[in-house]
Amino acid sequence: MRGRPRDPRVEEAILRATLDLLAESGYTRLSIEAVARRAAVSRPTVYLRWRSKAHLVHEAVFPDMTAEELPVPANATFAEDVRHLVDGAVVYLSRPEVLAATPALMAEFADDPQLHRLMAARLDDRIRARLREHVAGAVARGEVRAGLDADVLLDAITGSVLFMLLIRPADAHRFAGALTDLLLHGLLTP
Amino acid sequence: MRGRPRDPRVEEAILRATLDLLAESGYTRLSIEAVARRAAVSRPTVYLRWRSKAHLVHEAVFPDMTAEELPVPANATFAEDVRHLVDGAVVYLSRPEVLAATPALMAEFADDPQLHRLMAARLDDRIRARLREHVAGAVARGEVRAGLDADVLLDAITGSVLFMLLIRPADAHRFAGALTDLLLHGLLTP
Amino acid sequence: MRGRPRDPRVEEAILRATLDLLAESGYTRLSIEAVARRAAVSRPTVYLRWRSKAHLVHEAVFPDMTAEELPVPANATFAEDVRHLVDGAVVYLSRPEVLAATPALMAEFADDPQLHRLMAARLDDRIRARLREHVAGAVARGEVRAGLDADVLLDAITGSVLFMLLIRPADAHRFAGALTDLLLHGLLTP
Amino acid sequence: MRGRPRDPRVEEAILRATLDLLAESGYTRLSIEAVARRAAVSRPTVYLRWRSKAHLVHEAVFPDMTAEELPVPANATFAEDVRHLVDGAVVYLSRPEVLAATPALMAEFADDPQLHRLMAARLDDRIRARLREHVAGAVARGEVRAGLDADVLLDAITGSVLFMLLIRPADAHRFAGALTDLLLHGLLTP
DNA sequence: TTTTAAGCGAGACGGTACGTCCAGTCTTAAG
DNA sequence: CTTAAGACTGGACGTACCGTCTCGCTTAAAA
Repeated sequence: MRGRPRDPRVEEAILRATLDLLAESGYTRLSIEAVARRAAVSRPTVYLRWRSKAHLVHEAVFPDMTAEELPVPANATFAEDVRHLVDGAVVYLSRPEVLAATPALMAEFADDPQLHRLMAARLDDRIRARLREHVAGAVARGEVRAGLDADVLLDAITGSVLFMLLIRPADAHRFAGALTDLLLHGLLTP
Repeated sequence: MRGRPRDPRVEEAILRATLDLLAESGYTRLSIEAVARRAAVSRPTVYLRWRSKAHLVHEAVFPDMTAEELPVPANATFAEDVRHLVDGAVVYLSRPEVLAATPALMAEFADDPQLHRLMAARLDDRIRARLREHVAGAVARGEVRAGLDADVLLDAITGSVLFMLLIRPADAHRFAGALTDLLLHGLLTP
Repeated sequence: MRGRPRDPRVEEAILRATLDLLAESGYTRLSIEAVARRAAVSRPTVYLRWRSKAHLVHEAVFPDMTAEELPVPANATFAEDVRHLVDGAVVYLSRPEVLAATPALMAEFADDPQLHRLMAARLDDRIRARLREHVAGAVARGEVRAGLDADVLLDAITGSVLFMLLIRPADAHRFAGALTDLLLHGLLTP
Repeated sequence: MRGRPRDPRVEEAILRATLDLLAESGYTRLSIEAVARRAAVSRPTVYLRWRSKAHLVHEAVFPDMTAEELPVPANATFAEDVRHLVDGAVVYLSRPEVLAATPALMAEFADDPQLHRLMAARLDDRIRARLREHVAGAVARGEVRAGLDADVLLDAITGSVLFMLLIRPADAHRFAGALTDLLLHGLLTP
């Protein structure tokens, strides 16, 4: 490690400012200029760490956590697990910074394949991998229909909740239960 | 109607340019400046018709169609209908302009409640209303579990497909079938 | 002529601010940023008219005058004319804006051939052309040695005065007389 | 003398890089950053030796030579000496680094009085002092008009040549002779 | 020999300015 | 009397350098 080491307080202050501004003003109105100002840091210092607003926001909203992440609680039954997953998705995605950042970052994918890869990989490593194992266990125990694709389940949970929160947030409180039932039992009469 | 009449070709050219640029460069890189340039029109001419980039894109990507829209085909069984809905969502949301515009417009909701209302209403009037009737019929015929919320179903289909297309488009071809099965039968073993 | 016409007060204010800042802070410390601020104008508005700091300063310090320029006064004798030319050069080049701008613009020639051509041409059209005629007349009258090159004379006057003002301005008040004598009679004993 | 001694190759490399970049790109485009890069040296190392770009360039272009400098050749007649001085000025000031640096350094005088003093003193000690003696001798011998100011003569030579080289270098080859004649004999008919 | 002061490279950092792009609003002439 | 084009303010972009700083490592004279 050569050269003057980075001051960790700088990084903290920038990420903190990013989250605050995201929650206050949304993604579009967030500017690197404003983040730097709020963090009492110069603009070039921000660019020293993140190549763009999108990367900065990604880091702030989806930090590269290790194992202490929320993931896949182990309850008595897989049905309970699904219920917890859906509830967790609603809670997490409802946070103003997260709700503001997620669709915006996805909109940037077209312009920034690197961001796409980074975000997909982070989700994959953290969440999908565990859910796959979890589903495999439940299938082995006979709880879950063989052939269930864990990735499809995750997309169904995350995508449905996100879309609902964005397009008709008034229904958020009733949504989790209904979605859970749909995913567990399907819509056809038995 | 006094004064010089609007040239209808101007409107066409602007919307055409918007769709082209969306598909080519994505939402972020699309600017009203660039649209005006491509449409061989001045910037104020665009502002005369649409209040912002978001409204312009909304008009271009989700035009205010009447009844000739794709929605809710009536097949022999409701299961068939669901399958068609999912397939249709994949096809429609895969179009580059649509895929680029949708998350971006959703990201603008925070800054522009009017846009939010407009987009939600358009979806509601066109699609949700019909799906509600359709579900009611299927429930009455005993095909579908009583208590199924048509809005939840729609969010589940649209949200899941959109999320999948954005985050891991490589799986698009296998997704529709798996999602349809999950929605029809649920994930638990019968 | 379509569109909104340029506001002439904008041009005035920018040139005025440029001259003021030149005199106050010199060329290096002058920034387009500061000029815009002082002129109460936005930076892009400055760039709308001049491509660089050098071109702006050139316009401000050496405006494209027509005939009302100082040039080549017609006195009783050519010797008197030379004396006036030297005095005029001292007075003009002593002005802080001019003294600050001239060497700086010349230093930019290496980077900006267009500026070089512009500045040379402006000097040529305004001053050199007239001095050539004037010298020709004096030669015809027998006042001046045949073969005197008017351009060399101009360079000798301007260059000597400028160099002196820059390198040892303390001598400015004694310089004009000494230089005039040297140019008129030469340094050799008769 | 404690501590690690300075590596003399570092100084050399920096000055070499400075001269090269001056000749290639001119003074404005020269940056300490670029010099350091070219000399394979870190930026702080440059600042360890010179306070600014101007001082660095001054050192590179006008090094503090002692007696082996070009000045004031002693020929048979003073007229010959003048001719040599003018020719020497043309040759020296034509070198690209010198021609690029000279006006730029003069432009910095306004911001940096120390640089002004340094440069004036170096010229004074090296050249003016000798020329004064030389002129005194020629006056004593009766070759040169009494009252000739050696400093004015030096300014006339240096300033005229420099101005000509900067503003209309195309005439460089014809200039020396014409200027010499003018300085020796004056412009009036005898 | 072991200090120990300086040289040096690398990089971080707060600044300032750059030149550009775009957003919106205005002013004017054309239709 | 609206449409349409250019001028204009203003904000932000991403980059280049500046000059200073903190490190860690190297070098060689002094202790």
